[in-house]
This record gives sequence, C-alpha cells and structure tokens, in this order.
Amino acid sequence: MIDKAEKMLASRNVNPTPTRVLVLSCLLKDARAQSLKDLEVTLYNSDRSSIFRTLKTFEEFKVVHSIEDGSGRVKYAVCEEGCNCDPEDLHYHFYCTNCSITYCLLDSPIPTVKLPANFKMSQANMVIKGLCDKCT
Amino acid sequence: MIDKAEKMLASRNVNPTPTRVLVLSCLLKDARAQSLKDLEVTLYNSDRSSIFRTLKTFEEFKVVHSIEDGSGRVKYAVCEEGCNCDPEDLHYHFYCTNCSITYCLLDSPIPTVKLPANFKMSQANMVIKGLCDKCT
DNA sequence: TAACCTTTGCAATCAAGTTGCAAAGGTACA
DNA sequence: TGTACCTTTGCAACTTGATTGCAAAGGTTA
Ligand SMILES: [Mn+2]
Ligand SMILES: [Mn+2]
Ligand SMILES: [Zn+2]
Ligand SMILES: [Zn+2]
Repeated sequence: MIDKAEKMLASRNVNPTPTRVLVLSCLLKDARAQSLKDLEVTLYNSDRSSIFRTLKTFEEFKVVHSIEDGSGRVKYAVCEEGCNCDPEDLHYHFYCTNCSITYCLLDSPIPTVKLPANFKMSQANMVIKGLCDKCT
Repeated sequence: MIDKAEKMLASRNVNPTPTRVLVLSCLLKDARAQSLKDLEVTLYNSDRSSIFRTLKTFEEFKVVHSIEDGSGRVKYAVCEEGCNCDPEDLHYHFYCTNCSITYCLLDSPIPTVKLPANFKMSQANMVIKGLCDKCT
C-alpha cells in the first residue's frame, strides 16, 4: 500500500512526505470513505491539523474526493485512476444510517440532471441513505 | 402566508404556536431553502433554540425537509402538499457556490439508483453544485 | 385555584473544522 | 560546511453551527 501510495502521489505531483504517504496508505487500505476523525484515530502519531492539511492538499490535487454524507463529518475516499472530479467522473455514495459507513458506488455514475435555464453544474454531492448489507 | 402556514400546520397535526407560524410563514415567503441562521436574522425576536426546535418538529411532521448542501449550514425548505419524504417524494437540489443559495429542483425527482445487493434506500440528499442563473 | 403538559428564552456546552505561529526538515548554492 | 530559503509539521487557540439543561411562561382542564 505504501508503494501504491507513493506512486499515486507522484502521478498527481504531490510531494510524498511521510505523513502524506501514511494518510494515503490508510485511505487505500480500506474501501470505505474515512473522516478526519477516523484517520486521527488510526494515525495517532500524526497531528490532527497535519492530517487535515494533508486531506486539503489531496483534494486540491485530485488524490481524494470528499463526501458530505450528513453525518456531520466529511468523509474522504481515494479517486479512481484518471479521475478529474469533473461531473462525468462523479458517482453516487451510500451512507448507512445504522453503522455510519459511507460507500462509493463506483458503478453508479451520476446522471445528467435537467437544470433551470442558465444554471451551470460544476460539482455534485449525491448521497443515498439507508441500510447497508451488514445492517439490513 | 400566515393563513397558509396555519392551514399547513393543522394538516400536519402540529400545534400552531406563534413561533411556529412565524417560522413557517418565513419559509413559505421565499422559494429558497433557508438555514437556521437565516431564520434567526429574520425572526430576531425569537430565540435561536426555539427556532431550532421548531425546525426539528417540522422535520418530524414532514412540514419541511432539510438539505445538507455542504455549506456547513443545514437548509430547510417547505415540503410539497402530500409529501411524505419517501424516496419517491425526493428531488434534487442546487447549491450555488457563488451566492450560497440553495434551490429545490422540484421538477427533478431523483431516479432509482441500482444499489449493491441487500442495500436498502430510505432517504437521500442529492445536491448539484455550480452557478445559478444570477451568478453565471 | 391547583395540577399538568407544552413551548419558549437563556446560557452553557459540544464537536468539527480551521488557523497562527514557531520549530523541524530539506534543498540549493556560496 | 554554512547560510538562506521553502515546505511540512505539531501544538494550542479559536470559530462556528448545532444541541441541551433548566427554569419561566402559557394554556388547558378539573
Ligand atoms: Mn466516492
Ligand atoms: Mn427541496
Ligand atoms: Zn451499515
Ligand atoms: Zn448564485
């Protein structure tokens, strides 16, 4: 995972500092989207603000995308190869109201929604809520 | 608006106290979704916590629905007649990243998304972001 | 009037996110 | 090797939206 993380950072032109490699490895390790708090717990040797700034950097360089799932904690998930976070790269997310896990539904790209005249879409945050397979 | 508010509260079995009628009138008056802070400013004679609890009550009784638009402030908009906030009653929302206004796209019901096996949907929060007509 | 339930105002608290600042690391070059 | 310079990190403080405990105010009923 360390290896994959380093390669990914290189391909996105992000300086691969130890903290960054750790955070990205952590995100790569688990399929689920993780919050700042989640990462803080796992990477207890790193400071919250460092992880926070790392995530901001990752977002800026399209290493990860963020999901506002309504839990009160923004979650982060690794972007797919070639993702540019443009509308055509986006997908739905699923938030389990029981276990609070947020999943990327990579097989469900978001559709084109008809907007009122002169409205321009540039991003989206699509979250479906309910119970996941483990909680049904 | 006061009249409409009172009728709506009656139809949803919510005790029409002065504060509640005021809050609902305020929400009915403007098409845009409003945050607790927005309402606090308009209804400067009412206390924040009273407005807050009013909104919670409204949500519980399907008088309003809430939208997490990623602005850090939950917005509230009046439910349509007959709305039960079930998946088939939901619609997309549009958040303008320039003026921070959130619009209900009432003409855009949300589609059925294919979920992984044994995932059950019960709610959704779908937000499209970009520039509204005034900000384009 | 007394008992009782609901609603409201006020102050305090919580939690997530964010920032200023100085120390630590690294690199380039005289 | 020493110094200037830029980046990254840790720590502590702060900001802000949301939420809650509690007592006072309103209303209803017996
Ligand atoms: Mn995702
Ligand atoms: Mn709406
Ligand atoms: Zn679950
Ligand atoms: Zn706008």
